[in-house]
Amino acid sequence: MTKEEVADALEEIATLLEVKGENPFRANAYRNGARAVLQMSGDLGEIVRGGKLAGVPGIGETLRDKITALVETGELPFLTELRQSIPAGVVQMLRIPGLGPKKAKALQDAGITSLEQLKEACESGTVAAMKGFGAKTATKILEGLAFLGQVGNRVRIDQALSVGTALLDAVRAMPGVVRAELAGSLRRRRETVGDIDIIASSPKPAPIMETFVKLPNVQQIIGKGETKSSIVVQQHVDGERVTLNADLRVVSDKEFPFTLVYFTGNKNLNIKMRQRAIDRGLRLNEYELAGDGKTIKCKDEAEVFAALDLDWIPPEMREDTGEVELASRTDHKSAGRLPKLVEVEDVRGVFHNHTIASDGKNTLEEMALAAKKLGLEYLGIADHSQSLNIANGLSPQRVRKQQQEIDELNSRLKGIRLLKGTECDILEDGSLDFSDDVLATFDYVVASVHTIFGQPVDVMTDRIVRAVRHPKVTMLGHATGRLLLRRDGYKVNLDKVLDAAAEAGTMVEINAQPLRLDLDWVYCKRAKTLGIPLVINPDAHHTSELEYYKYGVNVARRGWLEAKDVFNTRTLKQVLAHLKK
DNA sequence: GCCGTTTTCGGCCCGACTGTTTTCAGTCG
Repeated sequence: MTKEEVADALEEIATLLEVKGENPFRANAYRNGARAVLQMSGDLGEIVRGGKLAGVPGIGETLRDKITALVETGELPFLTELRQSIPAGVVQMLRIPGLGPKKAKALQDAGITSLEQLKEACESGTVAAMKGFGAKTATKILEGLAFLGQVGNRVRIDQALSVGTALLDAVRAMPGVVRAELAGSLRRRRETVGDIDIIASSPKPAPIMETFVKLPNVQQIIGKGETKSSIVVQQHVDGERVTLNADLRVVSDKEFPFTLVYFTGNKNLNIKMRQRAIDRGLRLNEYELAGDGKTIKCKDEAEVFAALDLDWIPPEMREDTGEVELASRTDHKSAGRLPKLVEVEDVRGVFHNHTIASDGKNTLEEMALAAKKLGLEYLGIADHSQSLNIANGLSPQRVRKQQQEIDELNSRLKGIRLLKGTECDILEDGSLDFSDDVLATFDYVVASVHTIFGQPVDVMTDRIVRAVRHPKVTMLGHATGRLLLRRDGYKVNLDKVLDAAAEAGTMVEINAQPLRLDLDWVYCKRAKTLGIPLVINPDAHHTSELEYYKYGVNVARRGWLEAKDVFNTRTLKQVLAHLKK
């Protein structure tokens, strides 16, 4: 079983325990365990066999045994029994806003065990008559059932950022608003987000609440209080309809830095921050840092962190995966140990892009000019290779022709240099789609899997490892082939792939297409520790997609990467020198 | 279920909002 599958199983146990009404801390322990597994570095099978699970924080004896069973046998009787005791319909109910484990259990106890039965029971008045429920709850459940599949689903970062930024601009333009920022997973730039969080400061919150719930794209008002309002907002982004929840909290300007800190970090980080406050005889909440009758004034986030003897942690890192320990000035008596994260401006060029020669929409020259306009020094062209007919892959003859065109353009264009690459298919057995002498004509080779996704994990892993070890391969393209919210990637043991890449000196791409964002940030951290250079590639099929590399920078930052860890922050001269080797 | 220089038992972050309630439980973040 892969890390992801083990983590899913532990998550499911947590959910089922909650619905059963078990001790919530017990359920939470499984949830923490799931997180811990996802963030382990190295091959899970090896960790288990080497007895290394024991030292992992959050994993005690029980979880160690359960994880071991999952890894070794692929199943867990404990989970199977839990599943049998709770109908799938009851678990599905948790996706309805406002319906949590307690109410789901009450419904199950009342014999309501499917979404269909729930709808009937709401309409017939059965639910409204139940203890702890009422007419409004029944109505909300019906609304929730109708919205299921729309609201509550996660949304890609590019779409959520578009909607969120529009809302943020609207809030900032409201009279009386002093400061306003995005918070939550959107500010942390997670690959997908569940809702939009906005924090604003103002001496008079009430009129802002009023205006917020009446903004043009508001489809539904979920709640409106004195300082917090919640809406469902719908907006078209690039022709696609995007629906998601948005929360606005308004506090005084004095409170703003504390609120922003609180609503940006993930849950575990907040717990850790509060614990730090407690250790210093203080109390931290979303409004203040206080204790002993005094309050500590902070004008921005950095001062809040400083008051807890911490360096300011960039939002993308606030996932509680060791950043607090690095930021601590007390534990290590030295500041400035956090990585200096790579920035969009550091990127000087990109390597994986397509033209009309294969399945792109623009010509070489159009792509080159667009790249120049973005301020890039070099643009690598990597059209598909010969066997990928569906994407009009290039034959060796067409490759030669394209390379001549590139030479011609390079002699003519100023301020941008085109590089000759290929996105060469990794064939079924791990061999490459071009012969070595054709491969030798390129400046670099991106190797990617595009076919036969259904191979067993060991076969796929061996296939990719073989390609990664090929001396002509410069970098591995989209590592798992995932499409966010649409399709899981193919099954592959990425830890083994990364080990092979480190050994062979092959780079690994961070595919910056917002639909892919693959390599996942968790594996970026591991790649960095293995010393593997990462490459942020937009995989652009259109001039407008070149700028996607900014989403790749987000992933890199979440993966703690600095400019020196990212190959395409190097100058053209450095890149050419490296590729010649 | 995890964890420990106050602890091997008894805690585990905490506040806003809603709806169902006469003072609070559940949900959410």
